[in-house]
Amino acid sequence: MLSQTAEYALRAVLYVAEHGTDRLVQVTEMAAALRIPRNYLSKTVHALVREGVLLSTRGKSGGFRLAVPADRLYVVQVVAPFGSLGEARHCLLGRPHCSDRTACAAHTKWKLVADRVAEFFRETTIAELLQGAAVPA
Amino acid sequence: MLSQTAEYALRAVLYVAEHGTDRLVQVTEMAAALRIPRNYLSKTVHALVREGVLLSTRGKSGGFRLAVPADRLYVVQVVAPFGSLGEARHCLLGRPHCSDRTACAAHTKWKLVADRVAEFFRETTIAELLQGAAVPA
DNA sequence: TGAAAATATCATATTATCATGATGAAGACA
DNA sequence: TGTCTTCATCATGATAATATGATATTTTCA
Repeated sequence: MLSQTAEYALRAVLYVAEHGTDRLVQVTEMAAALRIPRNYLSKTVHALVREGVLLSTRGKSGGFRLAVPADRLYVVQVVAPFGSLGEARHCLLGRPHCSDRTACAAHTKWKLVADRVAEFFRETTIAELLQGAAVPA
Repeated sequence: MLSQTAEYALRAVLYVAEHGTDRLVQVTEMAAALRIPRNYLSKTVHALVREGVLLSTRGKSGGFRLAVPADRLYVVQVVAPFGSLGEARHCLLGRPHCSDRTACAAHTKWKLVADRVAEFFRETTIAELLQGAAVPA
């Protein structure tokens, strides 16, 4: 459903949201805790900085924190930069244009499902996910 | 959502279901009509033969037809061989084991959505999709 | 001012997916 | 029997996603 990179991004943001309330979180720490390749994660979280999801501080005692309060940060903001979700590729059969008027074979039935998925990404916050975290990843 | 190959498979099966009621459908014809690379589609539909979704006949005047009536052929049967859907990768955060008991952060909210998706693939037939086909792809 | 710690970035390797081209094998029919 | 048509398969290439390793840059602090 999510690309590997998008999944990393989401897990990293959840980690920062959980552990970065009163300090900065370092890439090395995250990479170890989440079992994600360090430099790859570094690139990924940096992309989130550019997207305005995280803030980074360089130098000694640097690290990352959320740029937006967790209860106003939506999953789509974290995940969208790393693959088309919530947005494009709405059509199951891959047609460039597929709407109610120009519908593909699957359109009517698929739309109901796709809308649910899009809704999840659009309306679920990082804070909400954290609440469901019995055993954080 | 679907891999390119899985999407090809679904479009091909829809094509066979629509045009193959009283004749055999050839790969060359499908490839041209659906704008899919010929040899690649050939491999893909052959995989569907192995899966028991299509039947193939070789030699002159050969081709493909459905192995199962369209109203008993479910989307998951067509799509599953080409990527994990309906089945695995249920967990949004990619955990190998993620159930109600060992839940990841996203589990509770995501489950509601993922179940809908799985349900679509599991319970929608090729025949149902054909009915919705205003302008067949 | 210099060393250490941390992010930022570049170059490259690895892997999986998608695609192409050539050839083999089976069946129909003159 | 021979040839043509069609599916089946093999070998290879192209591209994108994922990952690694080395280096540059920024900041802190002794």
